[in-house]
Parts: sequence; C-alpha cells; structure tokens
Amino acid sequence: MSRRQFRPPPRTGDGPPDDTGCTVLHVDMDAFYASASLIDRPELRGTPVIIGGGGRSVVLSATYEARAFGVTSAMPMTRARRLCPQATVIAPNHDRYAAISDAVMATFASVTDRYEPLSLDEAFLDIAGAVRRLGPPTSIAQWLRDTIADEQSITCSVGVASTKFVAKLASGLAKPDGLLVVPQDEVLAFLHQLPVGALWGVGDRTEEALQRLGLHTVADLAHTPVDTLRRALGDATGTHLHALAWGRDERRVLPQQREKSVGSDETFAQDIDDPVLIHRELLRLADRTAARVRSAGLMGRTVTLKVRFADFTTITRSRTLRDPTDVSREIYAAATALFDALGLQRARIRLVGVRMEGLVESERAAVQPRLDDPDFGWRDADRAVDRASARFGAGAVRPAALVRGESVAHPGSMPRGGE
DNA sequence: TCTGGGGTCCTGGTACTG
DNA sequence: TCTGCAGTACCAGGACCC
Repeated sequence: MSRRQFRPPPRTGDGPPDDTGCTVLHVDMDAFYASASLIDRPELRGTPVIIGGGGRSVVLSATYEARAFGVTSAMPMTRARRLCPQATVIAPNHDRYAAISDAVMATFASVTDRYEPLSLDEAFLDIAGAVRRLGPPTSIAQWLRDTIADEQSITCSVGVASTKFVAKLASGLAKPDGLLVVPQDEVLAFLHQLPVGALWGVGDRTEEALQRLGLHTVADLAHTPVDTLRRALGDATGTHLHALAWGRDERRVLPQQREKSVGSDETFAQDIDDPVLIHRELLRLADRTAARVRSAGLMGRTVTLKVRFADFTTITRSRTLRDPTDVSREIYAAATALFDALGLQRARIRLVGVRMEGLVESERAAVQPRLDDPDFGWRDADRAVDRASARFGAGAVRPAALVRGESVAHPGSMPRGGE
C-alpha cells in the first residue's frame, strides 16, 4: 500500500458517480502483510499487531489498530515498539504472502488478461475489454472486492478512473476496505483539491522544492508555467508533474514486465570494519543474487556494489563486464574488485549490497567463449548447486567460506519487503 | 528517533567515437 | 594533426515507490 495517505475530498456531483470510460482499476490490499499474517492468528483480529523483524529492521506492516498509535510501515522497529508496546509483533512469512498474492492475481486474470502487478499487494487492471461481458466498472470493482474477501479473507480497496494515476490516488483515498470512482468530468475538481504530496512521484524532497515555490495544492501546480517546474525539478519531472496536475497520463496498463535489475543487500547487526567479514558477506550476496538471476533465466552485464557507512552516507560503484554472466564466482569477483578499489582504511560499514543490471534472457545472451575456459567451469558448478538447492532446500550447498562463518547480518533482517 | 530491502527512473558528469 | 561538436555508453548518486 501507499505510505502517503490523504483524506478524500468531498465529491462535487450528486447521485451515483458516472463510471463511463473509467476502465482503469487500481486494486490495493489493505495492510496486506498484517492481514495475511492474521489469517493464521484470528484471535489477534481487532488488536494492534506489527509485522517486522528484530535488530535494526523496520516495520513491514501494521494493523489499523497499531496505526492508531502512530505506527507506520518503514518505521524503525525500536520506535514502533516504543509507540505501541502492547502490540503483538509477528515475523514476516514471505512464502505465505506470495501464495496469497498468486491467488489474488489469478482472480484478476479471470477478469482481464491486461493486469499489471506493481508489487505483491497491488495491481492495475485495464477492464475496457471486460465491460460488455461483466458489466460496468463499478460492478467489476465490487465483484473483485467481494471475491478476494470471500476467498482470501482479506479486504482491499479499489480506485476506478480513466487513467492509472487517478485510479491509484482513488484507491489510496478509499482505504480501508473501500471503493472510489472518479468520473472523467470530475477529474480536475478531484485532483486540484489535493496537496501536491498526494501526486504519485512527489516524495519528501520534491514536495519541499514545491513548497519553496509556494506551491501547496495540485491546483497551484497546474497553474504554474511548465518551464518554472522544469527549472526547479528537472526536465522530466517538471513536465511529468505538470501533465499529471491537468489529469493527463498516457501510461497504459502493461501486463507482466521483466525486471531490469536483481540484487540483494544486507544490514549488519553492528557496523563492522573487518575486510574479511565484508568479503564473506559479499560472497553470500553475490551467491544469492546469481541464484536469483539464474532462476529467472536471465544473465546480467553490470555489477553494482552498494556500501552504506555508519553515518548512513551511501555510495555505489559499478562495473560493466565484457559479457553477460549468471556465474556466482564472476559476480563475486567484480563486487570484491569494486570494494577493494575503494581503498577503505577500516571504515565502519553498516550495509553492503550487490546488484546485477543490464539483464538479458540467458538464451539470447551472447557470451564469447574464452581460450582459458575449462570444459566444466563455474557455470556448471552453479547449475549443480541450483539442482541441489531445489532438491534439498536453499543453502544446502554453499561456498566453504560461508559454511565456516555464519551471517554477520542481524537475525531480523528481511530479504524482501514493502507494502 | 534513527533510519530494511527490492526495485525503477532520472540527472549530471565523463569518456569515447565519428 | 588538431579542434569542436554531437551522439552514445557508462558511471554515480539521488529520489521515489512498495
């Protein structure tokens, strides 16, 4: 779900909203991870519950009862516990969330093949082709809400509009457990009452920049010359936000897109400066990233290293390889070369990460054979590890360096997240 | 108060090439 | 051979999203 919440402005029209032409739906599960976690813990319904790990982790999700105490997603767990000490804390169960998400997406697929998942818990649907078969957009939206509630025991909110970003705003304003239609001829009245921070793509920094210009509402933004916005925010952002402020959004619903990068990072339980431990963590992250790249049938050409220091400043360094790779050893070698090139003298490090970019399908990847390539190289070893992991579980086969030293990352770290 | 993890997109700088 | 220019690729960082 969105982290930025705004109150819905009062509708300007009378009677039921006219949903003609409102063929874009944005469906967003309410407090998805919390709701999904409570399916197995029904006795906790109606009580404050926080989903999150330990150590230096943050809140993944919280029930609305916990949110009443000021707990929000992405808040440090230490602060969340202080704000709501009576809350029950539950560790995330990502397999469970993925299974529920798959079932919800299957419900979307029964309505239209033009649905675009944004994350585990939300998606856009283009229902233009389903209206004749299933009825008007509002009926389809209500059917989706009822079906998901019946089959998955979780509620969702739906925004119905003629463009993606208005549908997205509408679902956020309908929360929790609601449905909001924004008729085409009410879009501008709907938008112009909202604060600039409500727009998709306006975060804290952009909002600050707009406030400095004296722009507080979407109406203010709309009536500012686009050149002024471009100077303040850059060409792309300025032009884009000006168009949104006038309700213009040409983006179509795009079914299933391939990821453009894959990576992992890990925050240490305590800041560390030991190069041996850092190299070991890089090996673990390269191994994990490579396995995910291979399982997606991809190869990547650019390796990016991320380092966050104790003072929270963050740097990235990247290297583009001659050929795409999915080999753990090659990714690790590139990551350690990037790290060593930093020439850090015992700097205290909070987090390291490894990411692969420039992804291509492995069947289409052009890899030049080298004269020194062994007949059975690291790629074959990785394939064998993948087969063993599939049979005996992830981590069944690991590099020796990782068997000797367990992770230095904090136990509550969460490899996946978001809401 | 003390800030996770997995992503995408944009911007500005630099190097290379024709 | 040198210079200027435009286009492109790469790199690093920031902002934003869930």
